[in-house]
Amino acid sequence: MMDSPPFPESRARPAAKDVALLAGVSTATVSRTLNNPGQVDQETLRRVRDAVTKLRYVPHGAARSLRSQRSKMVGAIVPSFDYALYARTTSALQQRLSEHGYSVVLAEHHYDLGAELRMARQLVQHAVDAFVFVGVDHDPGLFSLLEDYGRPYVLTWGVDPMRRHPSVGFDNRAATSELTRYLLGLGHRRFGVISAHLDGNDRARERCAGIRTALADGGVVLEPDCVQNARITLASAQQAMERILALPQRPTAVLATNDVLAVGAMLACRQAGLRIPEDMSITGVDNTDLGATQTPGLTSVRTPIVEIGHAAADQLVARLEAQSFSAFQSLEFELVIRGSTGAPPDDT
Amino acid sequence: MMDSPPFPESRARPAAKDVALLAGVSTATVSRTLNNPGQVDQETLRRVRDAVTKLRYVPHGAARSLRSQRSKMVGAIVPSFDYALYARTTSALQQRLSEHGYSVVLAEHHYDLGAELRMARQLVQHAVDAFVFVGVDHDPGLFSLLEDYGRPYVLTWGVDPMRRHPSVGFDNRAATSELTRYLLGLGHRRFGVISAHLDGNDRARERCAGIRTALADGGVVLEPDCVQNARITLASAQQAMERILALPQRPTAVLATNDVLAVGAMLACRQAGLRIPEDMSITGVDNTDLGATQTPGLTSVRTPIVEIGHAAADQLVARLEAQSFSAFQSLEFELVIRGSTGAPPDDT
DNA sequence: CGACGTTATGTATTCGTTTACATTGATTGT
DNA sequence: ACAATCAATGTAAACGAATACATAACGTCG
Repeated sequence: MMDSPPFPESRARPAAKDVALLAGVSTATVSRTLNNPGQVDQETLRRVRDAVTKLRYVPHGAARSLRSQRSKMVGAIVPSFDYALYARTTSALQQRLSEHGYSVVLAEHHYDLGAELRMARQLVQHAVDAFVFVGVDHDPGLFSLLEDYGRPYVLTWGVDPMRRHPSVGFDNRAATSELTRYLLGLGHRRFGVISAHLDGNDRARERCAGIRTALADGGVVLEPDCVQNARITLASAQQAMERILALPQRPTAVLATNDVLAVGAMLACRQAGLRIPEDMSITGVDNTDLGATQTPGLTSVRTPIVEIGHAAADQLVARLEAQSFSAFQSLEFELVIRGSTGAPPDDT
Repeated sequence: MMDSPPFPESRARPAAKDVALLAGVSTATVSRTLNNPGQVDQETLRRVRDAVTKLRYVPHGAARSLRSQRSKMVGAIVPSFDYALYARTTSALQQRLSEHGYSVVLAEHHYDLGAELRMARQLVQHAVDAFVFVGVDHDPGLFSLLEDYGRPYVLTWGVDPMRRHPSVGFDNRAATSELTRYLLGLGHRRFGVISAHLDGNDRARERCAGIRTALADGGVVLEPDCVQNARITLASAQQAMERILALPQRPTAVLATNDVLAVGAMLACRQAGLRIPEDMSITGVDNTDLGATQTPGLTSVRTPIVEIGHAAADQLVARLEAQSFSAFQSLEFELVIRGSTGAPPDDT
């Protein structure tokens, strides 16, 4: 009977010492070749690199991050991927980070800030170097965790008004204000609002606030009944709109705090036989394909979806490599007017 | 002058030995408490756990995976997040995996199988335990890499016909065949196809094949000019449709291999003043909100978007925990008929 | 009553890197 | 020609947990 396997050590993963042996150097030189090639002689460099490719050597990430306390991984914790938006921002983030050799670890918290904290804790445990979060409101425990473990982070999709936490976003409030002023300019005086639930969602809160202040400035009062909350799904938004349509004094324009909600509202109007924009004007936010392809096209605000991802990546890379960076970035947005908005009906 | 910092070791991350010290045990017992509580005495268990919470101890993931060769991370390498589909599947995957304590590391390859291999290599380096890929076609080097490093993996969105690689998906070919037979049944005889580029995209190839075989079975020939490729964006699909509309013998029905392409085609029709479905029938695949909310609604095939994510997660967890699993799963799809399809115009 | 399990715990090695420090020649300035 | 400097490399000690093995305490059974 034979004990030794037919192909001895055929499956053994090569380690730095194997490379060192083949190249005739020490493991220290192998490490330097990979991380600080400047300190190594040209000729040695070549020999080591040859050995690396010959053995198909791949450094062991866990060992590396154990010793160097850096994992080259960035955690992205987003509310949800169901709304395509955060998926696209994360995509942009991932692309830019991978250009610098970083990977993205993903987690969703489904608008539960407690869950967010738990996931962050789990990722800290996985030695994630830095974090990206969505929104400016978070569990205080989150910030102390990050501080305790010295992990840089950046908040996205909003700008911290207190400038306490690095953030990359845009002025959600100004975006909806502009939209509201535009509708006021068209002559609307009775408004409805469909908003995402406000708990743990500062973007929704800001967007609502933008509407309220612009209306107040225009001397228009917003009836409490005219403000409906919904989950960010077409069906839920549709129901919210049905509640608004059932009101005795029906609004002539409905502002939704994002495009999904707006399209849900459009569905409800279609079902109720209302014409858009003749009977009802509707606006969204984020300028997604979903809204743009409706008939008529949805008036919305183009938000810096990819730009946020890129800027967040750039900022984190700069911080991790100890370069200078701008901690607070407010990016541009832009009103996009399409067919879903028009003058209010005459008969009212 | 004072050398020692004002708050000595205040920032030091607690390690297992600190917990051990506080609980009056050895680090081995701390480790056992966390990983094999069964071997530890009740009273000791309590003391250690108290110490853990008191110190807010979080085990060091890198150290753990260095020693145990397991990182509790799963790599998901998808073509792109721009098409919301893969985002939703990944979301489902992440949710299910996190229930079992696994995290998801994300990467996109943008339909470049060489890039896919490189990203996989990078993730192997990060000690990722297992992998999820989209589609059944991959660089041969990918499979040898996975084999070399003994990493379990599962292919998704298709089922490997050779049954060589574990896969969870559905029969893409059957899905478009069914759609095609339905259109044939409506009386259509001249067809157009808008497909994603076929390189490195077996889903698109299968979907095209399904159309071709069903047409052949129905005795209908598909003119080469009537098959147009496009990138998976509205604009690109719109252009492809414009090319089809410019043909001398214009088709009466166009099958797109996914909903984004189909909606792009609808846009082109609207712009050309064609009525849907009276002048042109259009179908998609995947049954997304984008298609469902068009006017008229897009006829499509409901594909098992979330189910795939869940099943892939379940399979990997089972394999990582050495439980039994079914390696080849073909999930259900379902024709969803809406207003974008109808009988062909009489005058032709 | 002593050999033998059992159970709970400690000791000490190991995982594969990075890196502070030591060492070796070679080069330069005086 | 000799000390001082420098560039290139080696040596060996971490990093923080998991775990094989050793050990101790405590029945149990023939």
